[in-house]
Amino acid sequence: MATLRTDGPPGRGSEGPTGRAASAIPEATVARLPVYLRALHGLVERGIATASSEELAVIAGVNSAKLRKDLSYLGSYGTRGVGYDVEYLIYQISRELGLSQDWPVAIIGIGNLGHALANYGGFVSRGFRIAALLDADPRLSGNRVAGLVIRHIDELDEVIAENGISIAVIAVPPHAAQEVANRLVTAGITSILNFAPAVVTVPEGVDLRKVDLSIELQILAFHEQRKTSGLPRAVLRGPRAVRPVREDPVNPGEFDYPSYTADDAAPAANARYDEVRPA
Amino acid sequence: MATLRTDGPPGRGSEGPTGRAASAIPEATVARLPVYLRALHGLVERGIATASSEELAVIAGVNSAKLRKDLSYLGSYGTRGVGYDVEYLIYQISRELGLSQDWPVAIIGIGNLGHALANYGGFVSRGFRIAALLDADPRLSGNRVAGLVIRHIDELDEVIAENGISIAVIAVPPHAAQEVANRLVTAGITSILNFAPAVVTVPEGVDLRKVDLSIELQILAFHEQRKTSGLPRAVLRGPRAVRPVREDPVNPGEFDYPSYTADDAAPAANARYDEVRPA
DNA sequence: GGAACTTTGTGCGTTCGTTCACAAGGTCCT
DNA sequence: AGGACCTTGTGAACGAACGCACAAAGTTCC
Repeated sequence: MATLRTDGPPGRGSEGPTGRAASAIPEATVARLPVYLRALHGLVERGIATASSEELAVIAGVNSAKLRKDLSYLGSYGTRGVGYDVEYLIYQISRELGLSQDWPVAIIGIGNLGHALANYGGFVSRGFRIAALLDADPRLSGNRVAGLVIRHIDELDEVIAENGISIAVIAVPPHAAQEVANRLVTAGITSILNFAPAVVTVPEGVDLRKVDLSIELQILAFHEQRKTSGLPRAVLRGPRAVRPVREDPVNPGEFDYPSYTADDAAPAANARYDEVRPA
Repeated sequence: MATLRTDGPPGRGSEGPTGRAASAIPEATVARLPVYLRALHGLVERGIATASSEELAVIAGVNSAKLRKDLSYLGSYGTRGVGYDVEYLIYQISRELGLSQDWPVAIIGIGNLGHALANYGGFVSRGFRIAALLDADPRLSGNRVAGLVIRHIDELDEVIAENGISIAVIAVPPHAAQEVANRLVTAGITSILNFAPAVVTVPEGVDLRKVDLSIELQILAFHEQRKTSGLPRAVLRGPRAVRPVREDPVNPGEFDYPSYTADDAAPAANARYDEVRPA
């Protein structure tokens, strides 16, 4: 197995064996195009036919120069002195993103989240269509959710092939995520959106993006902590674990803290550190 | 109103009125710390007490030098020649992320998604606790979900104050997201996780992160498109909208395309472009 | 105690991304 | 037709992030 990739395409990587230079649209730009698209759709709803980069930028919540540069990677679709034609720009961005075709998507794992995703009409916007639901629990097989029959995961290969699916969503418990990812790759899936709170790796050539609620929350908590307590941060409510920001590593003094175990970890023995690090 | 922020903290912004230089942990590092934390929890489960940066990096799916540099921002918690003590590192990262305290979280919008989130035990990992559920639909008020009573959105201020909540999750339909965000900010919320597929802006000082399924799918579609069709991309299945990558903007020739409207947009009149741009 | 070995922590060059600022190009009004 | 005005598209400066490569620091074994 070649180098593994984890995160969303990290700067396009080494672009794999197919040594395409690609048409050089930066990854950061690609990530913003859907946002512009949404802003543009909003303008359509309001019956606005033309918008300047400044107006669009405000709606999309970005810098106008950035927006112009982003759009310039697609071509020169604006009109100087006027701005961008909304419908035309929507078409161009959609085309660039590959939304001109209809992508069939499979959802693996029809638990709480998978169920919500399947029923969440809004998430499958123009360009996507839920084509299959799969689950490992045989009791679910045959049930209908969102108008689709749930199939057993063992039928994965047939389902993928039958529907020409290349994009799959993982919504299984964390411990099953890697296994499911492996099976998806074997079945020919080349793009995976992972909702399971687990680190999943895939072979090169397969794109993997993750949506992780607890990670997002933890990032928020980090900033929140800095806001509420000043620099010498202190614990507001919760266990006593007050320590200086960077205590002398040689002599940390006494402190105790709970053993932090994973979401689904077996309850680990509560550790106590009376030394910097256990000998 | 000051400058608006949209995305997750864009490089810490101008850091707001409280001109703290912060302890200079790069945003990119903060975003990875939760991943390391998860990797470490995995090691605890497997009873592994010590790990080198290389081992950790493989599990977390990152470069080992990057991991070491990330950890070095927190302090010198490794042992040369040995590696990192797993439990100790968990403690340090947790502390840095502010997970030593228990963050009460409110979920706004108990539809399909909100329901799933409330029941999704795994998402509220150590450090977080769902403290309140709110919805605008009065018929839901009083219902119990995940052991909590749903309250009406009009009670927001009291609920926030009662529970000392500073982090909220938006899981309402897109058209209501901005309104909800405004009310949250007014109620004193300073960190928001937005699940609604809508661009939301908040005043400076409030952190906003978004989790957007359709955006992630669209990014995947972009790469997928490049994989399947070579450089001169062609539409595989779907409407005929084949055009050269960058056609001469002066004379685009004839082409027609469907009018792409927003997920929840009113069906717009199908436009037809026989010119580069409608005069 | 000392030498061989392992792994951290980081200085530095490189790449990627953002923002400024302005010339080029186009519109609109007179 | 011509000039005032507006907005795009982009060169260039800046800044953040990445990853190599290595010295420093610790461990292990003899």
